[in-house]
Amino acid sequence: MFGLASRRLRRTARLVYGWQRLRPAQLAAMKAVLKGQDVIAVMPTGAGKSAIYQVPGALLKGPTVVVSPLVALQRDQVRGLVERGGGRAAAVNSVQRRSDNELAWERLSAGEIDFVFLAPEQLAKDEVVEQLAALRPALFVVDEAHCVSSWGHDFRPEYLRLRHAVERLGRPPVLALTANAAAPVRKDIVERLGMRDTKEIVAGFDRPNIELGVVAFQDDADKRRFVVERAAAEPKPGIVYAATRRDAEAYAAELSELKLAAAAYHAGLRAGERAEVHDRFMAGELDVVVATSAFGMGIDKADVRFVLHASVPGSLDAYYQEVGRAGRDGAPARAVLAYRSQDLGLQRFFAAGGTDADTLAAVAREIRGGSDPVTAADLRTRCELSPTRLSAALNLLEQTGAIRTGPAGSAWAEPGRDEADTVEEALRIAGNHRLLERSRVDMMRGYAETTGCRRRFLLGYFGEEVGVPCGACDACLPGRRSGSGSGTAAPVPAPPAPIPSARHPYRPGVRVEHRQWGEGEVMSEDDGKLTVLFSTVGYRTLSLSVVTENRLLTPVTGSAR
DNA sequence: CGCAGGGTCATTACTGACCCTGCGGTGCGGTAAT
Repeated sequence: MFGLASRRLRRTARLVYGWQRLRPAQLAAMKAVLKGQDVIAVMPTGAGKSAIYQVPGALLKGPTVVVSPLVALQRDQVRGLVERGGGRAAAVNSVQRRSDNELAWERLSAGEIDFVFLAPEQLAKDEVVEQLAALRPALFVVDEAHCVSSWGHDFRPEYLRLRHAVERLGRPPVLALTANAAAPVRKDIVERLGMRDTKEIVAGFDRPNIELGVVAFQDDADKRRFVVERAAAEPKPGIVYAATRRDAEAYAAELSELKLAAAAYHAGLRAGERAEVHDRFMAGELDVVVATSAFGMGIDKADVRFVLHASVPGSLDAYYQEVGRAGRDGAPARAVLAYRSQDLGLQRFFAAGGTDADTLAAVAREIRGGSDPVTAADLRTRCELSPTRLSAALNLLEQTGAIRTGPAGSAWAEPGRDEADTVEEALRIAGNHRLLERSRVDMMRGYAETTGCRRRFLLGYFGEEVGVPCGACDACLPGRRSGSGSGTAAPVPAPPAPIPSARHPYRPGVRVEHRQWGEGEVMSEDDGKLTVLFSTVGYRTLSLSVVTENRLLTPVTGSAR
């Protein structure tokens, strides 16, 4: 038995794509896919994630459906397959010409296409799912699967409805791919996609050539000055991440005044401007792009020398994803976070989700009002909500099971359910989600404020242990922990006396129980502080000495990873 | 949650101090107006 599947996969990789070697993690994931297992694979960019579906997809009978979040990304993915895999790929979306979509369907029916790329919104349409179902897809891939968790809950709710599409397609094996997902995100992805007996493959997260550092500030003006000076001083090219469109514009203008080739990038720009900035950056014509989180997915530029955060992002998942765009060529690169604790406020606001009791009650009432389904447009005008806020509210109500949604965002109520109960249940779901999001912001704060090794903290968050000193962060390199250079660095509290790790049982991966918060898993130990991920309340950081003295955590036996 | 911008007030001549309000990120798809 051993080796037959591996030989077929290697042979296909060589003959179809010209790849001479497959990495062990790639091969393990491919074999599971070929066997029909559900798989979630978490690997850094550049480790060959796409190959995991491309190779088995060429062997399986029936097309592979690939859910891809951005139309621009779909275009690149199709082009890549056409160049290497012989043209057996196409996309279906609203941007390309209708005739191109029709041609894609024809070629799919004729068996000329192995891979079809779609956004989740396409799979919310009945006719699309029906056409796909008739083709009996052999594999269902969700690329950039962290989007399920980060966007599905409010911004792009169709991500949470993909599981229905999977069912209607005859439940082909599901493969979720991402470069970036800590434990709760992986769990969310598996649950939301309805994956079963899922094989989890997590390859190494560490990017040792990226030096990690944080510079803390009290004063906003000091921080801004530092960001500009640092962006100007670092080797080019680089990316500066700002929290708002306005800041992105302001920093780009300041850098341009210093005669740097700098440009802003955010979703408020016209499509043409965005494409131009993107292309100029890729072509090496720009020193610095100052961007919001809109810039990144699908950007695979090898020689980015620095990523500088002018403001903290909302989670370490997001932070590491953005940082990971530096140094893909393996040469030294730098990740610097300009940190002000006040900046966390904006991220807390985003984490809150903005769905309050009044909004939920208003939407629920409007849906109850008519016996026929209500359209999204009607709901929006009657409740005076933006499309994003309406879909967030609808998503929560739908999760209670008392409200259903259908094609084009129409909604109706299940009979016999109490409206007040429905709203209350939706609020409970929102509350749990908010708690988890808040705890992720807290973890970001933990990283920014730790006095220990940054790399150890960061990788511990993703469930990976690192030897200390790592040799490439501001805690492990002498003279790197610099403050702001103008005497305004935030005071750092003295760490408690460390307890030798041999003297306590709370190693990363150990499952523990807390009287109030229930079961959890130790994620990392840093600076005399334990970080535990509880399934009910999210991340919590506890003092190791307090934990040992008061016996706050009971190890659950026989549970080490 | 924190910040910016606009208004008001008190006090005393130009300027703070204060409060209130609004705003902040990510993209698909289809429709309406040129």
